[in-house]
Amino acid sequence: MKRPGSDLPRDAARLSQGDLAGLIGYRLRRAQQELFRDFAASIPDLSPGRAGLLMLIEANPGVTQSRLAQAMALDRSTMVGVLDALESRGWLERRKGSDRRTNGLWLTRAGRVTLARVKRRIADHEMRVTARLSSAERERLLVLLGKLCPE
Amino acid sequence: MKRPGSDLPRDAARLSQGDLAGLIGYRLRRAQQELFRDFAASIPDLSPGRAGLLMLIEANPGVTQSRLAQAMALDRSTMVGVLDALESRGWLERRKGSDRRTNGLWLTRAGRVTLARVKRRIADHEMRVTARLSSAERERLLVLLGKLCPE
DNA sequence: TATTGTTATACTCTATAACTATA
DNA sequence: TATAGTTATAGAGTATAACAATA
Repeated sequence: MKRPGSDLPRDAARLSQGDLAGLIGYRLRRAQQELFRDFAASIPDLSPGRAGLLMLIEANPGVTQSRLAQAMALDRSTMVGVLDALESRGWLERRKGSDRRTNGLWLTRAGRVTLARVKRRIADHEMRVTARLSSAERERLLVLLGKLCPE
Repeated sequence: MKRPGSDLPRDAARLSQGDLAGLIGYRLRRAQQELFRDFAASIPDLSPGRAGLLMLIEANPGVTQSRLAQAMALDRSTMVGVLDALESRGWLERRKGSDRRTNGLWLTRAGRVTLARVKRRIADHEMRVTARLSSAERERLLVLLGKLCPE
């Protein structure tokens, strides 16, 4: 994705932020917007959410769709299409569980290979977007964000 | 918006987070997801982005659409529909500028009244979602997020 | 009865490309 | 030529409601 507004003149005076600057919600949204753009530009294979899903399946082989949905705070109907896409790319497979209502999820060999590569790129991406933070600040930010959204 | 997965059993063991827990990008996305849900539930009139737009116009009366788009890191074509919606609700008006290519944006009386109410609700929302943070931590988080996404 | 996965459907937010009026 | 606003179109990500199979 191109950076929006990159075709606009850059000389205009800065807008006043008004009451916006002091809002955590605003800063959070803008920061996430920035990170998302950098992620998309450097890891075109996969969105942040999809990559997270693969990591979660890797860490919890055999997890069911509903449990995964719950862990990612998504509806289980949303999960179906997402998993369809990852499965059709050959990165994961569904296997019927002993409770025959459920599907267990496993990464395929190709999925593990792809994920390993993606993880290296994510590490680069993280370093790039947090370049203005010291490593102590980075740690601190992680803790504060964790407090904002427990679990 | 309902909290997704709220109809799922809550007793299952917690999933391992794997490598996810250490990623700023992941924490940021999840935190923003949480905040967005609380915002939507407590301020149904307006999305966070729309509310931010009104605040920016309030702080910069007469701003043009393109400058506003640039300040919010949105494409100017995206701005058109958003402003159409806010204008049709009677909260802002476009006035032709002296450069007749441009529209200047102003809040209407109704827009100012609505925004004042919305701002009070946003203040409540911010307090609620940052309830687990001390005021020093809240300040610190604001600074760190600002470093992540300068301007 | 309750849960899992699924389908059909719709909504929000956003972008790209091409157009027009103006500068 | 370049910029501002606009339109048509498309894509990603998400939700709700209803359904069949299974527990």
